[in-house]
Amino acid sequence: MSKNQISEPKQQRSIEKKRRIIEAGFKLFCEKGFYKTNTAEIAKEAGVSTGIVYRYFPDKKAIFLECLPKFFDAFYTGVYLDIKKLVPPFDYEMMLNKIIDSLVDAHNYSKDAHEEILVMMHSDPDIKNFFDKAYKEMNKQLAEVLGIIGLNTDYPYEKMHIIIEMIESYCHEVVFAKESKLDYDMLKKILIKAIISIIT
Amino acid sequence: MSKNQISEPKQQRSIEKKRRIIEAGFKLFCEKGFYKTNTAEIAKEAGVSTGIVYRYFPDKKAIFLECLPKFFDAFYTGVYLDIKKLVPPFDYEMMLNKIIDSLVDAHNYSKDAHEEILVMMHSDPDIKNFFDKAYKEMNKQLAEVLGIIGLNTDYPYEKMHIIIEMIESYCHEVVFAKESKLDYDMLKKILIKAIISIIT
Amino acid sequence: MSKNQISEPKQQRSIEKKRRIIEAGFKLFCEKGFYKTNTAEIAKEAGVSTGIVYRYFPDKKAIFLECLPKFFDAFYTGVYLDIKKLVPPFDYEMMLNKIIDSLVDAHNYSKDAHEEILVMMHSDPDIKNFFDKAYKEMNKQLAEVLGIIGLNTDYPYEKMHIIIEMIESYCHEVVFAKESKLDYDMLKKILIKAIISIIT
Amino acid sequence: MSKNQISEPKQQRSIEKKRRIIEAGFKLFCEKGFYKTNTAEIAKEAGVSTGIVYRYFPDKKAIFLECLPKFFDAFYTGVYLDIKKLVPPFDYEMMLNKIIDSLVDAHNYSKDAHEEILVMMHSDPDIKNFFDKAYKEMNKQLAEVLGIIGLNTDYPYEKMHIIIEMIESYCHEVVFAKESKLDYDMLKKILIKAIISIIT
DNA sequence: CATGAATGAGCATTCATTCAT
DNA sequence: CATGAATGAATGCTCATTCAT
Repeated sequence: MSKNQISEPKQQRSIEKKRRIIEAGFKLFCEKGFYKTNTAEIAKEAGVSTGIVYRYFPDKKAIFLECLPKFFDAFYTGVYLDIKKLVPPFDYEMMLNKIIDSLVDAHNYSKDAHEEILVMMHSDPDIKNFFDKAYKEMNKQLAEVLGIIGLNTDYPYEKMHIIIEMIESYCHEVVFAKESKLDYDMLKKILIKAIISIIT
Repeated sequence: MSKNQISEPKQQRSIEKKRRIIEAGFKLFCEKGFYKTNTAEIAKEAGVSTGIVYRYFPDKKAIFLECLPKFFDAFYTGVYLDIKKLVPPFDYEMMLNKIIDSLVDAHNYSKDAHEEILVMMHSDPDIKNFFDKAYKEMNKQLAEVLGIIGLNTDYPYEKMHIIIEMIESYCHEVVFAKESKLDYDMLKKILIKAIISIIT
Repeated sequence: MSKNQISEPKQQRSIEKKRRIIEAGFKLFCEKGFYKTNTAEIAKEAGVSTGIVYRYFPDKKAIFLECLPKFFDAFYTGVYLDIKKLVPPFDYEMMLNKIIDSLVDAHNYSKDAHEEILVMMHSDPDIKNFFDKAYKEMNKQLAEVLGIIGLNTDYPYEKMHIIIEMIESYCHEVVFAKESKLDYDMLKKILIKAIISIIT
Repeated sequence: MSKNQISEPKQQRSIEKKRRIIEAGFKLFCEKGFYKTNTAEIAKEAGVSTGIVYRYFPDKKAIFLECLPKFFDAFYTGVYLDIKKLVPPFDYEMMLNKIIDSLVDAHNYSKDAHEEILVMMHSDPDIKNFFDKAYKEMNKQLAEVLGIIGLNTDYPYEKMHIIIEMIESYCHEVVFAKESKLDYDMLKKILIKAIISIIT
């Protein structure tokens, strides 16, 4: 009856298979981007037939969509992990140093994927929607951290947005070496100083 | 013998036609990205035949490559224009306000292209190379502006790098509305304050 | 990783399909030559889609390559068949008459292909290589026949080479009528007499 | 008025230009074959514009057609030259040796062209027609030589046809080395002996 | 007459998606 | 459920031929 034959797998075997397809897609999208990755490769990498892919996903884009959390995690998860371990008295400079370093690691882990997604965010509303929501949630949580660590400031969301973007830019620079002549240690010092000037 | 039939057009007609192809490519790449734009469309948009495209460009990627200066200009040119008009005494806040506003305008002009390029920078060395050089040159020029306006600071390149990226991020946010709940005027105020704290 | 998706079909269905593609290619290459035959036509003639052709063959030339044995057989197989039936006492004239007639038939069966291949032999090393080997093998086998039928001569390979070429030329003449005024029966008589003079 | 704008050039300049196009076509057809040679290349090689080619020739094939005499000459002219020098008493073996050697030279001069033409003879009636006529004329002249040198035999055309083809095959073998293991000197001896047996 | 830019039909090849088994 | 062979529309690129200058 229904044209939509996509099954949300309940069986353990199926769940595992779907996971493998996402994993394979994630890997290949990271390595070669969305357009240069074809479904046959994904199936092969996942160790399944090409046909089975279409039982779990309506089309190629859907695979990509389900990789998004993995991408987001790859980019930002480091922050949460480190922040949870924070205890007073807070040494802002040391804290930021740690966070920034762990984010640089995260960026190194999945370089190319990062950029690919930026494009797709703009050509595809679903992708944009996912990232907007995930980003907003992260921003909210981090903004709350400002209060937790005793910084009850005005406009915490705006400030945190700027801070996240600054750190993000720094990570990019380090990972992709846009401009190789820069002194990265000094860059980080200036960055941290600017961040502290924003939150205090 | 020589397979390379690409002619660097010297005639006015040819220059004009090549320009039209680049213009058409630029437009379509902006709207739909590199992979979703096909050569037939570019030719049609440029008002030429598909064949003639290959008299001026060895392949599709070459068209994209020649669009890069347009992309770069679209992103950053506003800065130069406004900075040239600066005269003392310098009101940093007003200056930055002007520069930021003109960059937001520039970003609005060619939204999608911006992001597409980020991906291609990583899948294609030629593209990365172009942008790295252009960015470095811009950074250098802007860093020199710091001296011109009486701010003889240490590490001008590092500072200017951070500033450019901060402004770039702000423009992105405004243009692409990553997080619609933010107060953009306040965002700009915080941004400007942070920039001034960096350069003074 | 592996770009090579060409499957050597083991299933009966696949083998049959590949055979049909080769058959279709052979037919069309014979009729119109390699360059004037396009893959869509081959697919249509074989009753398959254009895409499936590329599951069995990496490219158009590969189809041609796999037709080569058919071409060679078409040209020469008649000889083997008739020679196997020979029994003493050997009437050389009658024997040669039979062989020549069956080779003329073989030539008539795939006229144009014959010539096309000659060109490709020189523009393509793979094709040359195949034919050189096949020809050498045939020459060897036929040279051995000389001994079998009681003609233990010197230089059997050289003699057989000349004989094969003489017969080949005769077949060509009959099939393609290079010179329509010739008396073909007399031509054959002279030919046979010359051959006998060589081997006795 | 007339659709046919092809001009038979009467001016010296034009004749020279047409000659250069034929020369260029001949050279390139020899090197790469008809299908892999394009008109732009021919024009470039001839030092003329692509457009001018179509003033002298209705299409690409016509250029090829006008190269045919050059091909034919390249293959066979050596024979005439040597035969003219013959004086009695005739040493058939020495005569044939000379003729064969000069034909091998002729074959070496334009290897590939030779083969290409064989294909086109069959896909194109004009080409076939030209070669048939030229061949017949040559055969006739050579057959007459049989009489001149005192060999008033029956069926001179048939005999000469077989002889020409035998020599042609020998040249082919030497030039293209179909079967590298053969003893070419012995091959020639056997060949000459067979020819003499035919004409005496 | 000459030029070479322009045309556009044609072709080899790819790949997301479907479906017979 | 699973397979992977099959489909065929789509695309980058070529080149014989035309035509404005």
